[in-house]
Formats: sequence, C-alpha cells, structure tokens
Amino acid sequence: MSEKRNLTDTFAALGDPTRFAIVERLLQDGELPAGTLHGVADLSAPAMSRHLRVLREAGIVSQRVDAQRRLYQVRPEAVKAINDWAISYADFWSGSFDRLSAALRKRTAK
Amino acid sequence: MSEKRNLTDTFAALGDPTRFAIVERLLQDGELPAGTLHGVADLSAPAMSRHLRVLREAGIVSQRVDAQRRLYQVRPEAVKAINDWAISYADFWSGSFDRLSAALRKRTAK
DNA sequence: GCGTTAATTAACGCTTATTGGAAATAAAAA
DNA sequence: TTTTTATTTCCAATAAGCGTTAATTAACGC
Repeated sequence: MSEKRNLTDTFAALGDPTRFAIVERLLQDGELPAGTLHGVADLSAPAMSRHLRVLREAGIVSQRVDAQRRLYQVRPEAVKAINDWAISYADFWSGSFDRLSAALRKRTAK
Repeated sequence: MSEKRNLTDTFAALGDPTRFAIVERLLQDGELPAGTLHGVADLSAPAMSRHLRVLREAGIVSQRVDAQRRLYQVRPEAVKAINDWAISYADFWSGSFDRLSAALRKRTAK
C-alpha cells in the first residue's frame, strides 16, 4: 500500500540534509537500527524518528521490527524510480547519448 | 557561479509539485518564457516568478533575457547530477546489474 | 513483575516557506 | 511620451517543518 507514489514526494523527503545523510548511510551500510543512525546528525532520538517516518511514508525506506529495535533499509525501487526519471530525459542532458546508453535506458525503463 | 551545489538543494527544489511540473514542462518543450509557464498550475504570476527563482537558485534552470520576456530552460547538468547519484548506487537497486550497465555507469560517472 | 533498553508519539515553541495582492521595473508598442 | 505587456520585488498573513522535552509503547533479562 505504499507503492503508488510520485517522485515529488521522494524529492521532498530527500530535500532535507539530515534525511539525505540517513539515506546515504543506509545505502552504504545496508540495514541499520534507528539507534545507530543517530550518528549521522547531532539530533535527538525523537527528531531522528520523525525523519525516518517521513522517509518511510515517502516509500524511500522500509522498516523491519526485530525485538525492540527497528531496522531500516533503503527500498531499491525508490532509487530506481529516480534513475528512471533522469534516464527518461537522457537525450536531453547527455551530450554523448549513443547506442550503449540507449540499451541501458530501454532496459531500466521497463 | 552557481555550479557547486549539493543534491539536497536540487531535491528540495524539485520536492514541490508546482516546481516539479515546471521542470517537466521545460524538459518536454525546451525553452519557454515565464508567461507560458503559468499554465502548469493555477497560481498568480508573482507566485510563479518566485518558484522560478527557487529553481534558478538551486541551479536547476537557467534564465535568458529576451526583450521583456524571460526565457527559462532546464540546465542539463542538474538532471545529470541526479542521474549520476542514482547510478552510483546502481549495484544496489538494479537487480540485473551486469557488464552493459556497468559500462554506462563508468561513462556517466566521468 | 520490574527495571532497562529501544523507539515512537505527544505537546509546545521557533524558524522558515509560501502565498496573494499591490507596487515597482523594464522594454516594446502606439 | 504615454500605454501596454511581461516579470519581479515588497509586504503582511498563514502554513509547514524542525527541534526539544516529556510521556508512552513494546520487548528483553533478571
């Protein structure tokens, strides 16, 4: 039920420096509990929790419950959606748009 | 002098539905005067002008003066920057990450 | 059951963004 | 020069977002 989402919500969620840092941390380290993420910015647990909620509601991260911990990870579809959008305009921004990139474009556009 | 910019600002600017619609319109139609863009949303000219300013300051669009009109267009680098970011995590979100996409990745990352 | 740990929710204030309307600026047309 | 068209800036009001502390829920070990 958190599938049909437009890119605007995604961009809005990533538009905050703290949330962007959270996402990059998760992209690099994989799945992490909320507590560990406190390190990415100097803010309280509640503040972190609310940022995670925003990311969750935007469909950017998924939450998994493990005992009293909440494990977060980035949803691949979210990043892929951003890539698909940018790629769909590749002939505009890419000076060297050629057969090779067109192949990937077709592939990821599917 | 509006080159060194982080993705966060870009995402923040695109996080607004009106501004995202403006950018998509410009991506599809190319260069357009501010007046023509009024059509993308039901808002006053001043409101539109302010949205365009945000996009300009985020480095997403460029402005060209033609007589009394201001012509706007998307800066290719802005969309490319988004693509580069997503591509840099392609091995995470792409289930079928292979040699072909790796080639494009190397290419666009340059 | 109790206390501890992990995380979220609630309530509050503060700062920043956004908006509409009016006025200002600038160039072209009459 | 006066008028018209296009766009931006100024201003006041409203709305949204973010952070903090305090309270709450949930699960573990003793």
